Amino acid sequence: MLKTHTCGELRPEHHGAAVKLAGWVHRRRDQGGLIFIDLRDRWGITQVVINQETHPDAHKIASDARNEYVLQVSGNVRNRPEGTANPELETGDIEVVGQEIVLLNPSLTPPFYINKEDRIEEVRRMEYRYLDLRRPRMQSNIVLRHRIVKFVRDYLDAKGFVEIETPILFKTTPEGAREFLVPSRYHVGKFYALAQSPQQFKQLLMVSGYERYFQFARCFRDEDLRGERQPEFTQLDLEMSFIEREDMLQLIEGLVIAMVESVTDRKLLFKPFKRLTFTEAMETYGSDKPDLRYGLEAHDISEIAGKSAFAAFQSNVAEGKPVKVICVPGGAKVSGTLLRKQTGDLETLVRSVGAKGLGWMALPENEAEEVKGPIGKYFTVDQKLAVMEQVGAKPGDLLLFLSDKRAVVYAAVDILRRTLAEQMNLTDPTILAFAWVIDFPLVEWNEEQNRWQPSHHLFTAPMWEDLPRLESDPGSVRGQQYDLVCNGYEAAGGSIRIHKTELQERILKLIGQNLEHARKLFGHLLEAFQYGVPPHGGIAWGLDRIVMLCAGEPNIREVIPFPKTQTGADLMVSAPSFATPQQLEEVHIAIVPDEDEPPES
RNA sequence: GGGGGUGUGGUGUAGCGGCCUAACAUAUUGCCCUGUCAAGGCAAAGACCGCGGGUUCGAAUCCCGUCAUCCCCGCCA
Repeated sequence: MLKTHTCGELRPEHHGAAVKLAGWVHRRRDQGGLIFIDLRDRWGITQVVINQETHPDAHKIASDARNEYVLQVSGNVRNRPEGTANPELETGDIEVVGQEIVLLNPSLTPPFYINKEDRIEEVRRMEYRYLDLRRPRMQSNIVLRHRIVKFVRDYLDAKGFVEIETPILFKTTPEGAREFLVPSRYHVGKFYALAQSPQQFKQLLMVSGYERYFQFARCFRDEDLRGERQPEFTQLDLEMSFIEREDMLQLIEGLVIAMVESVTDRKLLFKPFKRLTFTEAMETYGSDKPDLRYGLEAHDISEIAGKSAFAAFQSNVAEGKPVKVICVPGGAKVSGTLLRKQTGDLETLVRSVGAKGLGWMALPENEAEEVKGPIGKYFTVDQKLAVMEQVGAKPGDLLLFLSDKRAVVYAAVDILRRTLAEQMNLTDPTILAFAWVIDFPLVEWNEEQNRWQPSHHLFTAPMWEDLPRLESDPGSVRGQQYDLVCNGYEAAGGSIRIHKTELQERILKLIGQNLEHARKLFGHLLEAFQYGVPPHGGIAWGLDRIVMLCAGEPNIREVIPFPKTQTGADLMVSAPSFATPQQLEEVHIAIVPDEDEPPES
């Protein structure tokens, strides 16, 4: 080994020890006859001091060294002289007296700072990802990811789970995301699809009797990207036999709590996790993945508003459209001008999601003053008091009124909550607000295609007590689906599966899948299910999102070593790239250039 | 497919019609310096302002297009 210790472990008790350290020059402070080098490795930073008089050879190398040079330092540990300790550094009480220094490798001047937490242009970071990953922040993210994966593996192993790999080269699946196609060399004109998820395989493993399976599965979806979505991402995929919904919720909840508490310093807001039905989530937060770190709930005041003198509310309520209010605590404690600007901005915001307007009332701090805002005059004093009581508003609060089609109100509530929370600084990244959302509708109506479609996937079991309504009133049937949400993100989702062929065929019929067609696409699954399927269910975590939340990062690229840009490019290796004519010929592919702009070769 | 933001020495920013022959910090190079820790001091070098076109007497600055990237909507069972 070129090192006897890491750069993060030496302490006063090592005083006098002869050590060898190796790492990168984090920073160098050259005082002429005395040079200080902060030597960095994955574990930390240790100060090396080199004296020209006592060690001229070492001093020469230290003098020529620059940031990111790779050095090996031999010397003795000593307590720093009185008054020169650095409390910022874990190793700040000691230093290593550099006696011999070996230049293991020099470095070009890096394109950006490794030793500073400056915000760097994303493009530059991606081009030099290997340097970006050298930054302490990224290293701690990647190590955290490792710890999470390790914890999950150990935890599930202890619970009797078996880690099993499934193919990545799969076949096109019905429904679902757009897939990446891989041409087959042997089978002319045929393609594999990269697996969107191991869904079918994990259910087949239940048929195979493994009972408890998990895997960290790479999944591929050729859809447009977001900060929380990459074309390839990792799921913690898990499936279990002989369970009911509650068993899965308990298992995952226990795992997540233990994991967060043992590998992160994040605080769990709910323990046990909060549970919301899909309807509650939508009605109160306008979202099926609400951020529960803050309130700003929507309250349904349709009953009061319907009796107000405001014509729009009257007619909306008569048509069954809700009137909802969000109370912004202290929101009225600003000047009239500012209030009008703020509410104007919020109105623009809700218009962007289809709302026709935003009503508001600013409740005066002083009882004697009038309520400000455009709709106050349509409410009687008693009606105002009733609204205040229902939403729990206090003097000085701002009330925001929304009324529209349900879907529009939901979208508006969601965007208002997110925006207000951001403005009011209510999104503390050190808090994790995990909650279960359950009782999703099994199917939803697709306007365009004029048919029912599964809201999760077509193997999701209906709630058994809702089964009688499957054909007569499909929209009212709840699925045995569960989503784990956290801080406004969907962190995991899964369901209890259908294990009876008859039921599966009823579902297929409901969503308008021709049985013959369905058999072609996943006949293997239907057939397998005739050989003794245990009742089973599973869940899949968005591992990248969970790590992101645990690391307090704003997007998943920060916890993925080599991520892609929004257009799916890898700027470091320049992927994707053109294939050679020979490669294309082998897989029987001809490129048809775009009419307007033929690609460069 | 649509909407929005950004693009200026290596890096991070300023400049937003003429004071720009482009400023500041830091990094880089050289010299000085034995207790620094974002070390300090002195000096030097470094950008035709993403790319293409236009408007103008004059464009980093305004307009159009284009490319890259980020955020959002659609999309993502």
